[in-house]
Amino acid sequence: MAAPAEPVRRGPYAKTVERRRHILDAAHQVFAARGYHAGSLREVAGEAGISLSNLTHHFPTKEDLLLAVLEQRDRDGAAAKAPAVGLRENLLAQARAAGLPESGAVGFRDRLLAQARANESIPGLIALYAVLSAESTTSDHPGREYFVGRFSLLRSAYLQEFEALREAGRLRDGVDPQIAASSLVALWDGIQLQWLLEPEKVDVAAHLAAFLDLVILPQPNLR
Amino acid sequence: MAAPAEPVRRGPYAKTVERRRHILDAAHQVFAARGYHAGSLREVAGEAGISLSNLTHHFPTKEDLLLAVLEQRDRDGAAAKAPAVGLRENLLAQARAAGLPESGAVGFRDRLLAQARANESIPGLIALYAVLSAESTTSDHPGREYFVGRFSLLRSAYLQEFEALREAGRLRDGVDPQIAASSLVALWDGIQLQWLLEPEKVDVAAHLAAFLDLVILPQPNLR
DNA sequence: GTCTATACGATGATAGAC
DNA sequence: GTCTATCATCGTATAGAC
Repeated sequence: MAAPAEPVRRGPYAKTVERRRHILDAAHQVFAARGYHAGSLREVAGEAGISLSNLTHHFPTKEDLLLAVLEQRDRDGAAAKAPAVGLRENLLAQARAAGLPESGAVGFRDRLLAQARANESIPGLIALYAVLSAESTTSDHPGREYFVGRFSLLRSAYLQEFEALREAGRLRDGVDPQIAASSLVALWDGIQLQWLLEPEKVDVAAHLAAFLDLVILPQPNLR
Repeated sequence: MAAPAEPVRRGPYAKTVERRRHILDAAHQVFAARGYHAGSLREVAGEAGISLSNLTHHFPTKEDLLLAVLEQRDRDGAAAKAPAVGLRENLLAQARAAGLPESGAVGFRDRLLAQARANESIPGLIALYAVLSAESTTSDHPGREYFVGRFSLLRSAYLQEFEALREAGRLRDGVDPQIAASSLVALWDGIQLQWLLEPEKVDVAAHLAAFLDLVILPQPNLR
């Protein structure tokens, strides 16, 4: 999954990129508030102050627009400092920006739980990701490639963390870092879904903490 | 969540229930193949060999039809013997039908993993549940109550199992049965999602087994 | 009760003029 | 690039036959 970063801009069409960014902001707002299916292109166009056809000129299909929103979010999240604007991809970026080593036992648990709690303030966006990731599994969905890459990125990021913990002797015996990494991603997604349905009854951070306490040893494992 | 079992049939309209069942089968097939949004009512009507108006006569809205499909599935699953036709609700029903105690350490792990492997044969249906459960989190979705009840049922079923394990001294110290139960549901949902995206790279049963091995002790914990 | 025919408003998408 | 106009399809509603 080699990321081509940014589509080529053939000339100094600064106005176009600005317009696109403006549209993406409007679309992000509409999708987060109403969801993907409930939010219409006409509403996005109205929010952006342009016509529907002008919108579809920049983004031919609704799904193209959606994917552009998601990718824009990833770029913003990677560059941002506050955890609230990111979801999970920027955990590593945050560590890097803070001058910490990219992986390692120090702070992994704290950073993860902080991100989990920050997510509680953006239930609309969490729900959007939940719906989209599930929808993307259906045949030939255009968002499929995005979510395959997203899950792959998350798994490898957590894999780094768990391997660093193992080298520090802080991984419980018998725990496979690979399984632990994908399980952490899965647990997070799943418990967020339950939280979305019953926010007052489910504590996402508590579940993640319990899982990490099962996998990570408080003291180095001397053998 | 008191279940009123079956809507009242005022008279001996056997033809109506038969027709409804026929429609539900067609709708189930269409939704599982195309998803909820992509599958249209006209396609369901065509599949069932009836007119669109006749379809909407029996099920006024698309969401009514969907909920009826889900409930029909639950009834079938509870009455069926093969695990392949059920998802997870029928774990207890299976144990009951097999003459086993409803909860207890014996066979819980095996039954769970068998169900996980059986689910691999029905990816379309797993994807449907994944999409619907995520969609139901959006505001005032008619499927919301169903999935709230479904998650509640699953959690309490697993809670019974983990509490029985704890009484048998086979639960790891520090493990909260409540957290373990909701975590198991969450892990299952989440890892199934990753499996739907990359079936060849993700082993659902292996992840569930690894989690249970973390929580459940192979030998009674003598203290 | 059961079924059909027809039509309405909204949606995503397209074609062509300026 | 931006617009107006138009299209097929969607879920839904209504009127009425047997």
